Amino acid sequence: MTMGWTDERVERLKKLWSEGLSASQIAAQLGGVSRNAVIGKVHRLCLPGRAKAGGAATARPAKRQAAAAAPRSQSFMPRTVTRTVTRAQGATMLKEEVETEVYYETEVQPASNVVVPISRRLALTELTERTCKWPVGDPMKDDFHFCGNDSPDSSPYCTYHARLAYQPSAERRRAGR
DNA sequence: CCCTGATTCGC
DNA sequence: GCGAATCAGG
Repeated sequence: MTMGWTDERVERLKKLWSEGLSASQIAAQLGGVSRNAVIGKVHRLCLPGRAKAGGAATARPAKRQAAAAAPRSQSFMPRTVTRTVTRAQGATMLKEEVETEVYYETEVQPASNVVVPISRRLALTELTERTCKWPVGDPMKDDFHFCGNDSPDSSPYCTYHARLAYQPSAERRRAGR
């Protein structure tokens, strides 16, 4: 089975390349071609190379983006709540103060230091032991991909998504990505 | 060792 | 035209 460069695939290549995806990422998104094939095609098409005045190459898009630019999200912060509980003991009723740790929805301030990473948009076939496997988008749709950012050691997620993975589902839904 | 793009050259 | 092998680099 040979995957030729159909018009449609060439268009997708142009689009992804212009978006700044690396050759290996594009190869994985297209499927059926190596990163060398992508680079070769980019040159034959005379697409603009990856610029970097004066110094070395590797012009990758910014990895991080300030949280202030992202939509406000909610965060579950633990807080201790004191309430009065009434309890029967024999014939008398006892009132006692009980401290309970609860998770409370709290607004995250825009000035928060939290940074939201821009995902590398890797395809399933491109994931490795050290890329984030957080799924993004609808698995039934064409642009479905995974975060793909670096994940520390053997963690299945990048530091950002690892945090989300252990938060309550309601929070996860809001924080998204 | 992970990754990046660039180039060459046999097919 | 294509892309594996290779090079040069971060």
